[in-house]
Amino acid sequence: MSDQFTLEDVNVALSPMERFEEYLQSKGKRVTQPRRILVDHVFSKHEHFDADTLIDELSKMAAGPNRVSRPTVYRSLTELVEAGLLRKLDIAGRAVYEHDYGYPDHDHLYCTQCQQLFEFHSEELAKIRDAVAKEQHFRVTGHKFIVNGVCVECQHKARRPKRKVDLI
Amino acid sequence: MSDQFTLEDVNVALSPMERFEEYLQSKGKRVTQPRRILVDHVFSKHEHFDADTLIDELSKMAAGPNRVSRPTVYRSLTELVEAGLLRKLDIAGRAVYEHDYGYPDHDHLYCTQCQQLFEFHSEELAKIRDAVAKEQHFRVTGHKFIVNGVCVECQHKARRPKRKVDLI
DNA sequence: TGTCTTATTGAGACATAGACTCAACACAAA
DNA sequence: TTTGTGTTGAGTCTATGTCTCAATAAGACA
Ligand SMILES: [Mn+2]
Ligand SMILES: [Mn+2]
Ligand SMILES: [Zn+2]
Ligand SMILES: [Zn+2]
Repeated sequence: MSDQFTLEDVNVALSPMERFEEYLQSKGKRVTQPRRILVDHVFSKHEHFDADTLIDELSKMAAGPNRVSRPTVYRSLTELVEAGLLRKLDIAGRAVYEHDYGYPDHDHLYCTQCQQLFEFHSEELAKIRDAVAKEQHFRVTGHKFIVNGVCVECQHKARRPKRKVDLI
Repeated sequence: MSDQFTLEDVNVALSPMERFEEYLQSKGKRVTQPRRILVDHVFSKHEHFDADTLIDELSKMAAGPNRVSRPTVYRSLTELVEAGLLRKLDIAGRAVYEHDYGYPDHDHLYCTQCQQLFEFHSEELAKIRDAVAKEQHFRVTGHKFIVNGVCVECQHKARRPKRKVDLI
């Protein structure tokens, strides 16, 4: 190991699977086939997803013996959040997951028309959060911030001239 | 009507029930007994509550013919949010409601130990929100901001010296 | 490499919040 | 009053997630 890296750099350099194995071992848990399949799949692409979609994708990825069951998907998602690999959001009452490990801090704009999520980062937000918390002697562990509204694209759609059929 | 009040002042002076009647009429809906009972009850005290609690309270308030059914409670809560009388929060995946009409804007600190909500207001928060939205040409209709952590009281509880039984 | 302990798994039942269906009912306009 | 239609409550249904438990498979150790 070169001494030009700090311990933190090394930790970030771990793959999600390696990082998860570290977590599992620290908890006396086992590195199993279903957990490996699931983590590989989840970290094969960066996007927001829900449990149901993941269950579908995994079940059509491998039928029979190598498939990952519904309970295992739910159990693993919880573990991955605990391990700090995934972040769980609540969008309009639904649970949505996304990469946390190795992905920059951010919050979301949620378009209530097309249901798309748009990411942004604000240093000031955390400052306000911490200032308010300090005032109330509240120890912060995190936050959920979602801005609701209508995205550019959907605004343009709405502005289109109405067709005859719409005017009846 | 004295001319020292603006139209807005007059609107705010409407009782929640009056405001709701206005909304119902504007939508061609009817002012019914169940809706009246529910609104009266909800606005009899200011607190955060969920659908289930409301269903319980209403059912033990009046049994038999004057009781409000579960579907009607859910339907009315949705209407009251639409009418701008109530605000719906998502706390740890659960739907929580609170007064919006006539109550000052605020956001929440959520203690993950005792599940209590603490209110605060920040002008700057809205500014950041609007600045970010403007950058992405996003039309804001609202936001959800919840700061998670541990309240003062629960911090003190945790700091108590451990009892013998805890050290075994 | 085989043995053994124990965490994990998948099938399927269960739980919970909330939405839907529909016939009886009650507003409110005429 | 009468009448048209929005509303209601009982019951059913759906979505999302959890629990139970017998069979299985990690992985520690010999
Ligand atoms: Mn994101
Ligand atoms: Mn509040
Ligand atoms: Zn959109
Ligand atoms: Zn607390």
